[in-house]
Amino acid sequence: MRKFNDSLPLQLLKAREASMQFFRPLLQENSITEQQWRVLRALKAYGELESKQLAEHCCILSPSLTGIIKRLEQQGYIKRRKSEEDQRRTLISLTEQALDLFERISPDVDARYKAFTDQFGEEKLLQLAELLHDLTELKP
Amino acid sequence: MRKFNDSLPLQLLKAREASMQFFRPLLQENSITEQQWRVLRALKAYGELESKQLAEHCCILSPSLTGIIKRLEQQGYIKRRKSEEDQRRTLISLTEQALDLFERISPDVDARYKAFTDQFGEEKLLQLAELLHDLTELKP
DNA sequence: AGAATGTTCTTAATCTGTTAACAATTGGCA
DNA sequence: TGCCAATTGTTAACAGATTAAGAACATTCT
Repeated sequence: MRKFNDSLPLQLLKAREASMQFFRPLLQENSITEQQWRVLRALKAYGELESKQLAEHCCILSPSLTGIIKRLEQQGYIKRRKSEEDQRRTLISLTEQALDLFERISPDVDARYKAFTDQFGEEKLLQLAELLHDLTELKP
Repeated sequence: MRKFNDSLPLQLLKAREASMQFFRPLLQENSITEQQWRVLRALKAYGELESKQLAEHCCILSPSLTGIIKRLEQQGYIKRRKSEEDQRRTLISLTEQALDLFERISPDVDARYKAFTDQFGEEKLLQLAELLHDLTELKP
């Protein structure tokens, strides 16, 4: 018999932990944290972004992002510049080094994603994505 | 048209964030953090627990738990004692003050959970729980 | 008994989460 | 024009996540 003792937020946390186990070794091999990886992926997908937009895409709060950006810049993965029109805005984009990183590890990422999908089932993954999407739309 | 730009871990993170929005105000009103709340709920559900078991139930790593336990003890919500049989083990349980807290806020918790369920749909919630459970069982 | 090994919990170091407050800049409006 | 409000990004202070290393106790095995 199944038990439903955990609250939904805790279930989501555990599920996230389980799915991350497939990718964590790869990140460790390249000395990248989960949050840094999220930032790099967002910049790869959307190109140059403002700090605020980046924070929203990555689900990271601004004060956290400030530090993450600083460290990624020190590691040479991203570059910053001030917006011309609005001096408050900082525009962030990937460096060549970051693009090289993607080139190098993409096959491994894909392989791990496939391993995950094969085990979980493509159909169930679609169902899950649908439900998570609906859940994310909710507002109290 | 729907887009599936986000990775599954990020989708899970966003979904968790959305579900927590229903309960966060209540926790803030009582000056309790999410992690503290997870610990208190686990102790309420399972009674006295060792630190390690507690960490597993709450999905919190031991070093984090050390600090959380310390602060909860200072706030008077939990108490610690050494195991008789095995001096390495620390047994943790709720205080009267914690039980009072549950008494006081349970109605509000239930109301918020109902608000959430009504909005999301009971059937979908069951489906989601099933999928999350299966996902949590996966091992790389 | 005594050494090797394993388990439980803690400490240390670094990174991130969370809230509040702040500096700099921009836009609206008297 | 000048003042007020809103926006962007940052710093500060504390809580928690993550990894590695350590201390204390328990178990095993000879």
